[in-house]
Amino acid sequence: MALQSPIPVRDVSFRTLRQSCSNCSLRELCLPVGLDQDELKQLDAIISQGRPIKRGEALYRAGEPFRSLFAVRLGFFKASVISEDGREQVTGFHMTGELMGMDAISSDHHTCDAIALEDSEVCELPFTDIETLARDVPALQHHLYKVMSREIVRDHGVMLLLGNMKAEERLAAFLLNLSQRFAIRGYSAMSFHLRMTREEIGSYLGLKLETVSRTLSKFQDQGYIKVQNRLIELVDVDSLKRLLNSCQG
Amino acid sequence: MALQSPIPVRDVSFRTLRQSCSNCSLRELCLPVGLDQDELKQLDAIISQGRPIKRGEALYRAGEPFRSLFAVRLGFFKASVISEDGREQVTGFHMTGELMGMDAISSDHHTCDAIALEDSEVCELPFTDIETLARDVPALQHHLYKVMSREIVRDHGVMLLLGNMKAEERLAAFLLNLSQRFAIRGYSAMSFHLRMTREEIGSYLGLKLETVSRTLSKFQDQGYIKVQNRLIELVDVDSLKRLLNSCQG
DNA sequence: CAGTGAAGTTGATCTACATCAAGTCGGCGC
DNA sequence: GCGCCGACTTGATGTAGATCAACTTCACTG
Repeated sequence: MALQSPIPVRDVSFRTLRQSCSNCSLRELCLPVGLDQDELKQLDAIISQGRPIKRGEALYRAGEPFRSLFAVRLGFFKASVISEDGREQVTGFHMTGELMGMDAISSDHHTCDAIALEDSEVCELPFTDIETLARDVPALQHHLYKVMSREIVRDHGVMLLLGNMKAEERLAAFLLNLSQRFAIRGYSAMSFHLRMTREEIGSYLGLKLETVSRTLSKFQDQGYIKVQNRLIELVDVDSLKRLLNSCQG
Repeated sequence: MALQSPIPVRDVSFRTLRQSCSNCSLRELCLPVGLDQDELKQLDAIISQGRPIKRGEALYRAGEPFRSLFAVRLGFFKASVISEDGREQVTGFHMTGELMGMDAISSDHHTCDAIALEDSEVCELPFTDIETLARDVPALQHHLYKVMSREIVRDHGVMLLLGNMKAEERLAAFLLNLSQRFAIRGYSAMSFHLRMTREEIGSYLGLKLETVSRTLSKFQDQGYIKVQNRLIELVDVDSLKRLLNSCQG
């Protein structure tokens, strides 16, 4: 089975999503689907409600002791590892409904920085509590394995992108991936605001910021997209998809 | 905290390792550490004993339904995704004591091929059984989360390698990583046999086979290593490490 | 609303690696 | 032992993207 998309769309894992569009109680946030009322209540008791993180602030940093997973309730984050000589590798961008911090379980310490790229809000999920509850709630246990597995699959997609694709393909994959993820969340798939700099895009895609800029301009010249600073409008999605199919299916 | 190594050494997750060096009962293989006698017995009941996979054979292929995780009891595997146009991205090499197939949990289907690069033997861990047992055995549950987390951290390391490092650094990282993993398993850290082709190395590292070959030759010319076909001898480990430190810590 | 600094664009040049090509080497079957 | 095929090496050349540099635009601050 070939990957449908080089950066697989991550399912919205937690109920955060639905809630962020309504006015329901905070209690119902950050909970996995498929639990009954009683189980939800138990989970509610564990999860800390919406903690705000200002734009530019770190939710956590590499090296800090691991205590909790975090579900993005609202906003936008980047996760990145910094090498000793100061170069940054962005390992992912995380939006509403996505879970962060799973890399920290292995060593009980965070291995990357999580930085808010806009004013955001997260639910904190203390891991030992979640783990304990998961023993009594198989659906929760399985959900956690699935979410972690999905992260692994996503990372393999990025490895494919970094190892095999060229600049145009990477950018096309990136834009299409963002588009899908916004669409799932009820935002426009055709027009969206980039929360990150060209440099951060470049870091994620293994390109320099100039190349990102040039390639975006090229896409615009070819009529594939319209770029206005960080506002992106997808004009010809099919052509973008064709860019991918040609080389990478 | 900076990554110590761009490709973090994966802890040997299961007791496979210890056993593969002794003649103890197969029953003791493939089990996580930290369980008491009774728990071990339960696990033994679940795990299928050493299944042989011949060199070149697939343990599983992308698209196949997911039933079990596999622990390498003996041998050497590559895991790779194949894009529609036939290009291969090797996502990892797996040796004795390592767990494979975690990417399949998310979709109930395998997302990559696992091919034996030498005659090998695996333990099969039926996932639903493992999951059920994990509810009663917290240490097992936690161990699974940790192993999956470690895979995520490892993938981030590869992303850093693919996104930031140049050919020499990638190869140095690769050789040092292999060296460490062999050493942990009681084999020589200074001299080992590559199980994979230049092309497979290249696929993993995002390089063409010619570049892999050239770079190995260059390392040999510089007295860092000796290359004899697939036999590698590390002559000057410090220089290899220095190659990494300079650019990537 | 003028001034400042960060973010982004665009051009010219350079280079690491890919590509193309022509070998050699090594293991295996006959 | 001979011939064959896949793996590997090495050289010549091409090119995508990095690098260096100058400039523009934008957002924020006083």
